[in-house]
Amino acid sequence: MKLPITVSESSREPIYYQIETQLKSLVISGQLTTGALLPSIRALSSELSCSVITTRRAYQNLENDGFIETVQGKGTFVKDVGQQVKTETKESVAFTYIDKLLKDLQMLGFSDMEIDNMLDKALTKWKGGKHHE
Amino acid sequence: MKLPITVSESSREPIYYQIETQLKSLVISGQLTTGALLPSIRALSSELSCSVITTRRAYQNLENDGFIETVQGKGTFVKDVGQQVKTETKESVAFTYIDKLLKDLQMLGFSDMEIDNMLDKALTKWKGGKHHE
DNA sequence: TATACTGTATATATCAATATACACAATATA
DNA sequence: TATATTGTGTATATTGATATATACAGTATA
Repeated sequence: MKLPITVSESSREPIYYQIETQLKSLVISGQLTTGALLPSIRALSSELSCSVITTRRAYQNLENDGFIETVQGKGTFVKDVGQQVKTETKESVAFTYIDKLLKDLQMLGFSDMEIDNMLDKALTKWKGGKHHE
Repeated sequence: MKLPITVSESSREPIYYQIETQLKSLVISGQLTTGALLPSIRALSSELSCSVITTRRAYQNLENDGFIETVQGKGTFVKDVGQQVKTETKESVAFTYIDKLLKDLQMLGFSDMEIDNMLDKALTKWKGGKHHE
C-alpha cells in the first residue's frame, strides 16, 4: 500500500513531523479508514529514503495521540476516530494554515488587494492543472 | 527600534530560521531600508526571549546571503538590495507559500469548492479584522 | 522449524539552542 | 587626554533534540 506522502529535505520541519502531519491528514480526511494496515516502518523509510527510527517516531507520536495502533510483529493499524473529531480537527488545522499564510503574505508587504488577486490566480491555476502533474 | 518579529515556540521550524525569514521579509518588502540599523543581537534576543547565539545565527545567515552587514562593536545594518531582486524574491516566496497551502488543504480532504469558500471567508474576515488585533 | 516479515532497543553523529567569557567601538567623565 | 563604562559583535563549551545504523525480539507462514 503506497501512501501519498512526501518529505522535503529543504524544509526546516523535522522529517518525523512531516510524516506525522501527513499521516494524520490521511486519517482525519478519511483516505485511511479504521482498521487499515499502514505500510511497515521499513517499507515507508525505504520509500522516503530516511531511517527506520524516523518513521518509527512518527508512528509512535500518532499512537500517543490515539490515531493509530501498533502491534509487535504484526503491523500498524488505523484506530477508530470519531467523525466529529475528524471534522473539528480538519477545520482547526485548515484555519491555522490559512491564517499563517495571510500573516506571511502581509509581512512580505503585499496589500489586501494583491493578496486577493494572487489567491484568485493561484486557485484558478490549481483547479486547472491539478490532474496533469 | 522595535521590529514586528515574533517567534512561535510550538512551531517546528528552528527559532533562528523564523527570525531569519521574517527579517528577510522586512528587507525585501522595503519596511527596512538600506543602511538602517537593526536591533542589537542582545536587544532582539531579550525581546524574543531567546539566546544571543540564536539571534546571532539569524543575522549571520542573512549576512551570508547579502541582505545585511555586521560591524564588530558598531552594529548590524541593512545592505542595499536591488529593486528587481526584492520583487523577484517576494513573488517567488509568495508562490511557494500559496502552493504549499493548497497542497496541505487538499491533503486534508477539502474539495476545490470548499477551498475556494474557505479562502474567500478568511480573506473577508482578514480585511475586516486586521486593524483591531 | 527455517525464513521472512513485523515492531523494538541501544549507541553514535549531527544540528539547534543555551550560558558565559572574550574582544572591539563609542562615549561619558575625571 | 586619559580611562572607566556601556554599548556593539565574537568564540568556546555544554545540553537537548533530530537522524542514523545496527542489533534484538515478536509473529506469521512456507
